[in-house]
Amino acid sequence: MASTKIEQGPAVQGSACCAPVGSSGFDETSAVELAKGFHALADPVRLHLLSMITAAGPAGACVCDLVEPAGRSQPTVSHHLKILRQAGLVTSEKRGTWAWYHVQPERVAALRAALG
Amino acid sequence: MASTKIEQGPAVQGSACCAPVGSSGFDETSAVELAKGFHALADPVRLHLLSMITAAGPAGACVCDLVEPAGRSQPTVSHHLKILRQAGLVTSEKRGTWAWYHVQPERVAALRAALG
DNA sequence: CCCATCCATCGACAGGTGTCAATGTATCCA
DNA sequence: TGGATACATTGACACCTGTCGATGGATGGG
Repeated sequence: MASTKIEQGPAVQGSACCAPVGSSGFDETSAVELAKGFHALADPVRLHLLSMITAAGPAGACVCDLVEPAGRSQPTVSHHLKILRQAGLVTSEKRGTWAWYHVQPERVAALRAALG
Repeated sequence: MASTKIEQGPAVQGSACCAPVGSSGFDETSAVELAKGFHALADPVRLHLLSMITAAGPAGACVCDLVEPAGRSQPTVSHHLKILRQAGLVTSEKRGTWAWYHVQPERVAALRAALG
């Protein structure tokens, strides 16, 4: 109700407020999806984890090598990895006793593209 | 303590776990800074607002034209704009009764670069 | 068969987040 | 001067989040 768009018509006179901003780029559902992705990146620990997993390349990174550099307890690291997994930014694979995490490059690229 | 890196040496035998992941790309303080930026993007309403402000170009967007498309109350929109402001993604300028918001492209580019 | 290791999940807790109604502040117009 | 408009701030509330210790399930070694 705030703007005078409908009642008075759009900005023609000098002191009017409104430029025809319109509905912008993307729809609501994709905004929610993007927000989930950015939310996964909205934590320094997760950024650090993702960086290490990315640096490990196609071979992937073992959780046992991520806990100590992350500077958090093992359950906390596991929690953050779960969030990265649910956001689709990484995938996990169990090999023997160990869990290996791989980055999902196209998902990261999708987020990067949303900022371009 | 988790990995067997020190006690047994790195992965030479087949069943060993550890690849030399190392300390990854960026330091702790920049990770915190990046996380703040991504946090500002981690909400559909804020993504929508940023998209509209970006679409408005150098002229900027008036708050009165953002409230109704955002689908939230005026105080809520003001709250989200404050978060975008504090993250440095937008700047605000008061012109008469109205407040105009402008996007800060280099800040957005910095976040995009962190995903490359 | 037992024990150690790796990892995920659970339970709990302090602090943060999104939302709105109500209020405050500044500006403009008549 | 008085009223209307545009935004920001406050207060309140339900919900989510990051963190850890404790526990559980699966795997592998001796």
